[in-house]
Amino acid sequence: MSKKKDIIDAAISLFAQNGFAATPTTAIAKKAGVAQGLIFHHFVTKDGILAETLVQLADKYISATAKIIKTSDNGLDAIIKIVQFHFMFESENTNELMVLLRDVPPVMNSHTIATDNALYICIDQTIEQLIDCIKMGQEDGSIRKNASFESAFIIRALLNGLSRLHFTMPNKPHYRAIIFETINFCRKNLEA
Amino acid sequence: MSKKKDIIDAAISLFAQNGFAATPTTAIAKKAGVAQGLIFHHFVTKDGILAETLVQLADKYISATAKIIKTSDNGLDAIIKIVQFHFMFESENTNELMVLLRDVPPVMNSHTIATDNALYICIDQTIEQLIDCIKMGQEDGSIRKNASFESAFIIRALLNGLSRLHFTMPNKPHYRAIIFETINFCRKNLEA
Amino acid sequence: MSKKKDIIDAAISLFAQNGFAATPTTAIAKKAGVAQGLIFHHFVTKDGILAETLVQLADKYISATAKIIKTSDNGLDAIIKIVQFHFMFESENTNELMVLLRDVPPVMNSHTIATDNALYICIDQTIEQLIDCIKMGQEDGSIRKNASFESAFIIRALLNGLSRLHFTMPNKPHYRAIIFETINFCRKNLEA
Amino acid sequence: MSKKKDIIDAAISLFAQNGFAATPTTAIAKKAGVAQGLIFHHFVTKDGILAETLVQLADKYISATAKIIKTSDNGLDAIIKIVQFHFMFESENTNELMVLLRDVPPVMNSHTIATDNALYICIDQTIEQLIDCIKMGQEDGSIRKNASFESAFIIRALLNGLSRLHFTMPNKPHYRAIIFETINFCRKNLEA
DNA sequence: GATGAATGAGTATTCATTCAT
DNA sequence: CATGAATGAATACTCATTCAT
Repeated sequence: MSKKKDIIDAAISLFAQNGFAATPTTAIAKKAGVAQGLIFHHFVTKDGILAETLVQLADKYISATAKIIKTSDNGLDAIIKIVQFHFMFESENTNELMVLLRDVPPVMNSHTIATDNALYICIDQTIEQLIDCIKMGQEDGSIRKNASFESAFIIRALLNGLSRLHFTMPNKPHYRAIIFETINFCRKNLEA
Repeated sequence: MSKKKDIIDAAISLFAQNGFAATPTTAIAKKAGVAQGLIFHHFVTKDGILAETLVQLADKYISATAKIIKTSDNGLDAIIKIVQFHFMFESENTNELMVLLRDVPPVMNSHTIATDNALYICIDQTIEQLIDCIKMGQEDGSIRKNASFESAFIIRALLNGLSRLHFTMPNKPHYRAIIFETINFCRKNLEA
Repeated sequence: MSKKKDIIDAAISLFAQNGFAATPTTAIAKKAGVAQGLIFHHFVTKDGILAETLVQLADKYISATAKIIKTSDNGLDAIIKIVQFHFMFESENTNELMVLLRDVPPVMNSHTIATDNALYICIDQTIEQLIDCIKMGQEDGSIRKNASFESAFIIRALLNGLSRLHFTMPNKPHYRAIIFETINFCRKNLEA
Repeated sequence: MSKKKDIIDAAISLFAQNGFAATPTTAIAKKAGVAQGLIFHHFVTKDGILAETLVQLADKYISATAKIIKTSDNGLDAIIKIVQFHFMFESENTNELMVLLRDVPPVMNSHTIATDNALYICIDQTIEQLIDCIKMGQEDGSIRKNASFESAFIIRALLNGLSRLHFTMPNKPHYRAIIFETINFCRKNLEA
């Protein structure tokens, strides 16, 4: 199990640095200190490495946010905590998330059905979760009645877009201020 | 000039469908109905096709938004018009924008200096433009005084994120409603 | 001993279907329901599986024809019984014979000395046996005096060629009629 | 066109020596004095080399035998001339025929549909031609009335089997005598 | 401008075989 | 006897790029 882990670690780090397409499996094997053949013994294809890692990553994200929702005081509180969690998750899984947002293409095509499907379902789920939060908030009075479910889509797009832009210009913005503003942004738009 | 145009059209359409890395120049030549060699006669490298198209695209975007800013009544008005323009631009340049948001990697690395630099400067510029709008708005009273410049970063991230998510799930959301909500979103956060 | 048998059965069936070269040992192990390593524990090399099976097969064939010769009334009778036996053998060992006729290359080369030598000796022996029959027949008066020993070569070629063609077009010819004709063919050419 | 020819020549000679599976495309390129990529530029796959060569070979064979049939005095004469032609063809196309009889597997499988189909149709055609000859001979009185069409299948099997056995033991038999005997063989079985 | 043959480095993947357990 | 992780050499095929015509 240890060598399989080594391969994943090496792969993610290289994918994050150079991109999936520009990372040969030889480089992964070398960095992981294993024979190239072992990669295919464990993952069958190069895509397989991505698949396994990213699906795990997505599961981690979703189960965490699901937990947040359960333990939050009300709908608005849940959304704000999810936003905060997103930034924490980004800082703790920078490489993995960079790979996810860069290398999983935004349009599904034939080759990559298995992996992508799993991931797209995850994205769907994160949106569904936000919709649930809005419903909750409208029932418990923390979110205003006329807040639309499209807000869920908007918040998801905002979080993804921010992470992507952050990778693009890592040292540009005062990221702490941005986190703060993002929360304000959500609150102003949803608060009852 | 006609054949060069054919190449660009074929390339963009294939890049949008399958991604830049997964599109061989043979496929482009075939779809464009020209010999493979002609591509390199016109663009020198494969990257050259991307570069030429996307830099043009970015220029078109920025000069349009610059014009909007000049002709707007006030800062808030400018921002809202820019947002509206973004969605119109997206629908009129779907393929090109898909390529831009998918294939221009969010982190610069050695290979892609020339192209990317130009494009990153563009992204910077769009953010600068939004910052200018906020300043304007604060002076002309349309935007509240304590609105931070980070809002510019947030709006940019939101627009990019929305377009990317839209490509991912093209038939999912009521996109008209989302456009409407997005404008509200901006207005609520900036309005004086 | 049971697992070794499972491996041989799986291998022969796969070799017959897809050819020796196109059958990986992983596939054999999977079909046999054993670990890949066990194959090499029992047979040392992949060739070893072929060798063991086919040498057994050839021995079975030759000892059977040798017995036929001993118990036949005369030389011509022996040849006709050998021909009949060949077709019976073919129907009872279809897969094995298909492998023999497909995958044992008709020209010896360095790699395959051990296996092939054994098999080529077998082919030689079957020809020698037919020559013996012709000699016998000429002595006992069942075969005409001027029948040449080349007939032995021809009969061997015919039997091999028929089996190979039969595999190629399994449902094409009225094979019963062909068996009948083949016997006639031999009889007409040898009969005193 | 010259380099394409070089590739075919190199390939056939290596296939004949070592077999299709044991001949890497690098070796072909080296022997042909071209870049490896050129092979795939011209033939798309390694199989493609076989396909193109062997289909040409089969066409050559069939059109020659078709011509023989047209210009023969009668049915029996045609068959005997076809048999003679086969041996001449074998000696002039030893390498190619060795590849055909060794490397085109006797059972069709999924991978090789295109090539094989074309070749199996050719084998069919050679049998059909022999059947036509038998019909002709029965009409013109050169072949006996009760000669069955299965004889065509038998003659085809015999010729293929002889060539294959000849490759296996090239210096063994007195091949001239065998040719002579084979013709006798056919004559005795068909003659009116 | 236009063609397409030719190049050659790069790369995912296969697979027989070994070996520690 | 039995497993399956691990190896590493081999190999078909891809593809951007060059260049003679």
